[in-house]
Amino acid sequence: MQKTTEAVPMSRQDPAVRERIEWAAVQVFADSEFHHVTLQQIARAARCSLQTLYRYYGDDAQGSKEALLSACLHHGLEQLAERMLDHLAGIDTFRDRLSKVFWVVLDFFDRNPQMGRMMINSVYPGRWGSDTTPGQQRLTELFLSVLHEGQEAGILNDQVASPILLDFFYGVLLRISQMHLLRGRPGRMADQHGVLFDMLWRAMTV
Amino acid sequence: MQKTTEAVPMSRQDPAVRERIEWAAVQVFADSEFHHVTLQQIARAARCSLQTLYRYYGDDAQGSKEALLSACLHHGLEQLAERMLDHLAGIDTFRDRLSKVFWVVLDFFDRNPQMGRMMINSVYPGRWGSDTTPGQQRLTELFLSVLHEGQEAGILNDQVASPILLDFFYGVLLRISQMHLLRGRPGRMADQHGVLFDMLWRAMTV
Amino acid sequence: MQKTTEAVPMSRQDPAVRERIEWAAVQVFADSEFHHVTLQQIARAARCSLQTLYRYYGDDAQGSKEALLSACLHHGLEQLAERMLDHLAGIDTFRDRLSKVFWVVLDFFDRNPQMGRMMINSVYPGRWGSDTTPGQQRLTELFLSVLHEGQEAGILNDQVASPILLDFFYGVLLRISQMHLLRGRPGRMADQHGVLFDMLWRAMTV
Amino acid sequence: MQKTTEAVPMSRQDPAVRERIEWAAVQVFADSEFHHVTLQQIARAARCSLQTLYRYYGDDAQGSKEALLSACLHHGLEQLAERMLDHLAGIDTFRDRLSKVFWVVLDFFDRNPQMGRMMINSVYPGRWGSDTTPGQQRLTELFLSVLHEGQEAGILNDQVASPILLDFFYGVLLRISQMHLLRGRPGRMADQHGVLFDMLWRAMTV
DNA sequence: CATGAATGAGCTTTCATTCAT
DNA sequence: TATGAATGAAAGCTCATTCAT
Repeated sequence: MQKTTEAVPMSRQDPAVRERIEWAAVQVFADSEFHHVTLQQIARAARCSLQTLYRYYGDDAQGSKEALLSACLHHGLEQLAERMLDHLAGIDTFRDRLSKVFWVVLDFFDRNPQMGRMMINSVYPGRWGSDTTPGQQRLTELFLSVLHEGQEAGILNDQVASPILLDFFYGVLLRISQMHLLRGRPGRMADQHGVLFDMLWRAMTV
Repeated sequence: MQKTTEAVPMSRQDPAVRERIEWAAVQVFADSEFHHVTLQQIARAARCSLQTLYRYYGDDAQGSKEALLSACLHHGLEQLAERMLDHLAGIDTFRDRLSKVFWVVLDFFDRNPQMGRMMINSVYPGRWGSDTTPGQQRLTELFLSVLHEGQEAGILNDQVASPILLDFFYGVLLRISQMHLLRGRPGRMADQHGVLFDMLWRAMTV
Repeated sequence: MQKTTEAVPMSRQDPAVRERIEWAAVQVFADSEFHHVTLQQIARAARCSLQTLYRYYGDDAQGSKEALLSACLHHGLEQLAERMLDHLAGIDTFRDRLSKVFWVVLDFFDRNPQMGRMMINSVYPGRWGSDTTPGQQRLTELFLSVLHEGQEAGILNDQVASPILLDFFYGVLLRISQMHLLRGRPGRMADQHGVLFDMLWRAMTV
Repeated sequence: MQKTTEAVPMSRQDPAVRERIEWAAVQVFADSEFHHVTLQQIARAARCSLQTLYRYYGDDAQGSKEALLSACLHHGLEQLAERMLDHLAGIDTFRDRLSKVFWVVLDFFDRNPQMGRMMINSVYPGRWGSDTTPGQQRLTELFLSVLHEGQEAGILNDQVASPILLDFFYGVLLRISQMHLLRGRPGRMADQHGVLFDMLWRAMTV
């Protein structure tokens, strides 16, 4: 009889179910544009009921479809961020650090093409600015500080602000990844890593 | 017994009305994400009825909301393409041609920030690949041939295919434009044109 | 500049056009149900513009579609009433008068099957009660008085009120006509007049 | 890529809701003509949402408004057919059988004036021919066979085909019922049953 | 938890009707 | 008058979201 108005307690959530739902959602969001996806499709793909989706993603500020997309995105990006920090450990030179960043991202999309397709098909570029996780924030701040240090050290071009350098770096990285997926080419992007990063390095250094 | 569906005669279109609708639509699509926009909002902004929207954009393969967005996009990009061809006339060196292209795009978004915001907020990156006008096709082919010639002439880096060079160029250009709008900085991007293009040129040349 | 709010002056109406429109409307209303008919269909069938329909039938209490149907109906029924009065002239016995009425109606629908089909397809029975012309009123009053006199004279059954007698008469007459059209039988109803009226006469007399 | 349309499962139907909707619809269709009725009116009267109407009556060949009207009609007529068969049980003479039929119909409209008004206001006579349920078919066949037997037995007039006899019978019955409702007389029609049926019997017998 | 019915919002279409030319 | 564009109303449908069981 008594209403339980409390938010969904974490205890009622099964991480395995969450995993399964998000995996299914990524597949669906990767195949059609966000607003052509129905929650039914996702529920079917995740072999669960609509209600389960609402239970896991429903009590947010946003509707659960957007909440679900955000969750998929954050989850993927957290993985990327984690992997990135892991791979950066022990690398000290500017060039090697940036080169590594470049490689880790290309490699990530090579391994998770569905995640890439989802970003292309279902995430507006405008979202990239606002909707971020702590992990990404930290990563971005880390990058910025590296770039800034590089400028201070007289290695990187300091005629532009460090965020512009970051745009340069990300712009190329993401465009390359995106077009690779859109064109449906076979091969791995990471294989082109050397030559592409050389170009980028020429651009960013003095 | 009788036909009920007949082709819509072309004559039913008043260019001024079309103009007004698309202008209004750009404002609305620039302010909210595509799937948060209602046709009512656009109709109100264009001071016309819903039915008028359907008259102008309704008999397409896609629903009229998508058709309307496409129309806005195409219209804007056609303007850009036209302006581009206009500005390229009489410029012969590779460097100057690419520099001009870079400048024209930055200048375009400086002049039409709403068009840029619309692209950021309401166009999925995946659309950029498929949904193109003849004008854009032509422009892209032109770029590609210029890049290819540059490679043949031994001026541009030929370690990567010309489409990759194009991705490099576009990636930086669009990311810069997009982030400028997202960050809401005052100033014109075109003012940074020189230093940015220098970086890009270093990357793309041998 | 000055508005002419006056009702459409008769002078601007061409009886030939009216005739053509109503003839066309009867064909269309006979073929589909009222609410499946569009004014476009009628305009096309009458080879005139929509506006002409509104000019001729638009300034009524009802919308012009209903007004047009009413006009067709009234026009047809006025013809019937006229023909009826014409044929009744000079007939004096009750039996012959009623027999003649019966015959004139059967003959009317034999000659104007489209009018009959229109009534079946596009006129709700409820309309028959309310929406009447002076001609019909007069005709009905005439019938009622004949029936009443027949009762007074001891010839017609006076165990029921005269309107009931009229219902009896009309009920059979209209049902027979209607089913003949619905069944799409060839032949003329009027050919069965004798035997049918004999039955009716047996019912209505003492 | 994915199916978006799936068959509506039968289970989605609550008979009580169906009942409530149809009861409300009869009231509304009885009060205004079919094409002046909006589904909103019916939804309000049935205290449900528009979408519920579409859920229950929407996946038909016809639009849901017509489907709803048909359902109301069929439902009512099935009741009538059932009651008729019930009342006919154990009656053997032709006269009594026909008399009973006459009475059951008059009594039905006395008890369900709204059903009668709905038929008058919202059903085109042309529909009576085509749009029938198995129950009505059976009833009509039963009547026809009774009439035919009567003719064979030398009791009923065999100068006309049995369907014509049926038209005679129905024509009077329905016209009487209809005009009673239109005139809004108080009293019950069934009270006039005796004298009316006597008239009819005189007409139909040899 | 899962199922499925109910609801509200919004897209899309058709048509009667009106207005400007 | 005729033409065609504009509008409002309502049908018809899909889907996110909620509620009861």
